[in-house]
Amino acid sequence: MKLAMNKSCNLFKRGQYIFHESTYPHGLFCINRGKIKVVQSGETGKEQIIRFGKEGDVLGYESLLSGEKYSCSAVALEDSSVCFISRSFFLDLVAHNTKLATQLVILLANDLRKAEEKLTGLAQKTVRERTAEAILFLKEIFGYETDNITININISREEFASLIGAARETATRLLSEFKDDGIVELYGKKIRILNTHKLIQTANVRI
Amino acid sequence: MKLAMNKSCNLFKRGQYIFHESTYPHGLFCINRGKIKVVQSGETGKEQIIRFGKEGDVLGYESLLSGEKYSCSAVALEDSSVCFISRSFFLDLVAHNTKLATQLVILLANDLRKAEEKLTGLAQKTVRERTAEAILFLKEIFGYETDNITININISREEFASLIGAARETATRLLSEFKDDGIVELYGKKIRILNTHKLIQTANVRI
DNA sequence: CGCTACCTTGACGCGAATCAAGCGGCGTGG
DNA sequence: CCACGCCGCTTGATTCGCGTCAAGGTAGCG
Repeated sequence: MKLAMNKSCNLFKRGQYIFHESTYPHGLFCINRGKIKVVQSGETGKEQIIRFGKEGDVLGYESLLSGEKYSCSAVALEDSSVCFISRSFFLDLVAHNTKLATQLVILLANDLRKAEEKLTGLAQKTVRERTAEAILFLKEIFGYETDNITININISREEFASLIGAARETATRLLSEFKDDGIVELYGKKIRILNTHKLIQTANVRI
Repeated sequence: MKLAMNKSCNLFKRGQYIFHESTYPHGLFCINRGKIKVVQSGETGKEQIIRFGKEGDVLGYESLLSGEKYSCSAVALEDSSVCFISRSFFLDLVAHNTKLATQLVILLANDLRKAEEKLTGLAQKTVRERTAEAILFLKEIFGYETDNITININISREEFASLIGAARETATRLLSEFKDDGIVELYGKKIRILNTHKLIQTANVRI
């Protein structure tokens, strides 16, 4: 396959940047192994988590396709192996492969829908609701470890806070409230879900 | 042109729905004349404004392309004329027209970027900052009337509040604060910008 | 072993939501 | 043509969620 000749794999350690906001894309990235976060920094420099990526996910296609600078940065959440596919090769591929183009469109349309839903949630839900929602979201994305209750992701309080759009202290507080209520267990950077039902309830219901 | 045979125009009065959230799309809509808002309702039924549309804008392509239900509704902000293009015709067109497909991708990628930026702003900015930002945004989208200061849109306080993600009362208060500060003038549902510079300042700076 | 980075917990204050009351414009009907 | 009622807006009072500040605590790492 031609792809093999046009890709190159790189290792990124936790915290390393795969690409940087407001630089121009030269190609796109495919996560071979590992987990990453896509973040955007606000005017004050505080970072907001936009999306996560895991094995098999592709990064940076939106900016590559629109020809703009990256609006986000991608950072490795754990040591990861990421392939790079050059811009020209990819665009060539898209131009000659209608099916691929269609899939890209679907990908983008879904991303957009998710972003819009997140927007509505952020505007209308309380931090408590968003916290519950975020835990369920993490489970959805990363799944469980072999014990079937521990979410398969290491996430710092800082990161969790930036996911739900809240201050770090608030994230800490709410997570330990959830712990006190027997909804979750906390093991350092791991979260174990004890009561999914209650979590769903907390995420949706208002008052 | 074939298009003429496959489109039909309809008139919508202010407040009328062009399409409804969680129904399936049968085609897409092109705004001939008028203005619309794209809204999403949260769990509690409170509506969140996702986007605006004006003459020449196309609506509903994201759901049509991804094949999902509409995640939003579109509502006429003023009496509008909207064309309908059938699903099959459009998909056919896209399949045989690479340039169109490319443009769609760019459109989607840009929408996505905007949504992500809005997300970060919503999470990190105060309501005051978002209010200023929203006024500038409205100016950007709808432009001025012939007097060169009045933004060319009728928007209720309720709608403005749902644009900035705040309560109606808060929107009222902030707008009249801005009026007291000589930044804007308010004429019913119209906003006149008196001091763009101060508006930009209020939108960005924190502390 | 101590340093640093990150987390936890409490106290406090502010910003914004909610509640409540009154206003004003507008359409309707008498 | 005016009175009435409705709807959306304004403004004030009150409440409360959450951010910020501050003071330790803990764990990982050189």
